[in-house]
Amino acid sequence: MDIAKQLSHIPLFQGLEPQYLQTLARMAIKKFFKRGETVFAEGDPGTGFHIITTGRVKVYKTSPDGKEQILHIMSQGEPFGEVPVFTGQRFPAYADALTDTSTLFIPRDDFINLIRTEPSVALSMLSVLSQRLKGFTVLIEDLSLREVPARLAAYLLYISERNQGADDINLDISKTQLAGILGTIPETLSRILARMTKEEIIESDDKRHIRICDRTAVEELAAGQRRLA
Amino acid sequence: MDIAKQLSHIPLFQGLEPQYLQTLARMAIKKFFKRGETVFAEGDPGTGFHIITTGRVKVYKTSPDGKEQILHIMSQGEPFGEVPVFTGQRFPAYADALTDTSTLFIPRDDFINLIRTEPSVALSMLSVLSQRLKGFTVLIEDLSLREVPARLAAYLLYISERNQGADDINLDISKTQLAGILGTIPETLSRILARMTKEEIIESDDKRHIRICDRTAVEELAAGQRRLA
DNA sequence: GAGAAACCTTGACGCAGGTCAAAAGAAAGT
DNA sequence: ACTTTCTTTTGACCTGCGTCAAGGTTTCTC
Repeated sequence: MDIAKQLSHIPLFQGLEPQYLQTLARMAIKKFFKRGETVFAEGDPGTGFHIITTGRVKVYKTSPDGKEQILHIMSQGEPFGEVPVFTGQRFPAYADALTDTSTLFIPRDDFINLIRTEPSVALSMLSVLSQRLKGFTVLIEDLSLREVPARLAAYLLYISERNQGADDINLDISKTQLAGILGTIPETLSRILARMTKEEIIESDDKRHIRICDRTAVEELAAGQRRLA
Repeated sequence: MDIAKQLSHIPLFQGLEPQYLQTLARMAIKKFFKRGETVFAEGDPGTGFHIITTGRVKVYKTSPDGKEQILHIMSQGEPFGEVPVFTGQRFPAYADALTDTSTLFIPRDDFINLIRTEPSVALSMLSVLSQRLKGFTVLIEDLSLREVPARLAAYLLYISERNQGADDINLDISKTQLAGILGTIPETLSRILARMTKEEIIESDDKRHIRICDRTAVEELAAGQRRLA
């Protein structure tokens, strides 16, 4: 398939002139990672960044004893691993393929040259990094200032909103991974889901399906105005 | 004082041609904030960003019940509040002046125009935001995966390194603020300092002075290889 | 399709660290 | 200088959530 065509659908390169898409397409290198494979490890030198064409990737940190905190789960069209491109340092986190994943790898030096000639790419990238900073401030707030039930409630509302406010939520990740996103462990998540079910705030019959029964209660939980019994 | 001259000392604008420094100087607006005054609040619209000329500013999040998590403490020469410039959204956090503070305020639209014509500014800003993302990954790791003694030990080593590895550390913030940076509360910080003193890892006679007595122990604490009794 | 591996749930238990209270010392404002 | 406000410390207490263990279920893998 035509790489330039693929690139034209990436939000990061929206509105880029066709000639520059061709330039990008020439510098891009197709890569493939099997489910579970490492894309990069913390401390690796960063010689460029990836854009996902198919599949999903988790970006995460680990503690010495194996607990992990997920920073992002990246899907089709999203770039990741850009930080070392601009700091000139090493990757600050790990990235593993969650499913079989294809990426386009954009080498650092080529990309920086593109930015020098095409400021719209720079502005797009500044927007991407700023969005990500904003996302991190929310995660930091969650970890530092809110309890797990509030984080879970906020996450449910976020997913619901992404689906036009539907009450039925289909997780596209395992509950173990959801625990990793929320900064907790599967046991704790399981217990909190059980408590929310008992209080008839949600239903969670199926494996990866959760239904919001009492949206007001979920909103109050997320806002910290309500606590589970 | 000449604004262009001030700007030329800011890392963000290193290497910028004098003509563009003049352009920046013309767009910059001098602002002043008294100690304790709010620079911006979470949710305010972001029409530009600040660069500190004198003083110090804390950027932080709060919980409904008043606990706060400090994201950054910014000093002379550092820019802050850039995120809404590139996302077009609102400020994701609060910023208060810790001391009487002067800033140069750079309006959003002017700055974006500058970036369009001067890619080196874009690259500098990308570098700043990437550094900040990296800093946030460390904070997230700390909050999620490490305990307070480890975070404190890492902070002490960080300050020591910034002072050419000196064992004597002079905090330029209060211990209450240090607790806010570490994601804990003053009582907990006080107790941990007392335990570290009892184990002769540090001395903390004076108010804002801490001396590292056993650097190896501090390093092991920071690495999670050692625990306080 | 059988065995292995990963996922999910529930129970008992422990502890890091937060809450509340109180008191002494330092700093800021008038 | 005097008052008010903020900072720091210490003690008693409590709780959210992580650890360990163990069982059942689903999902890969060959």
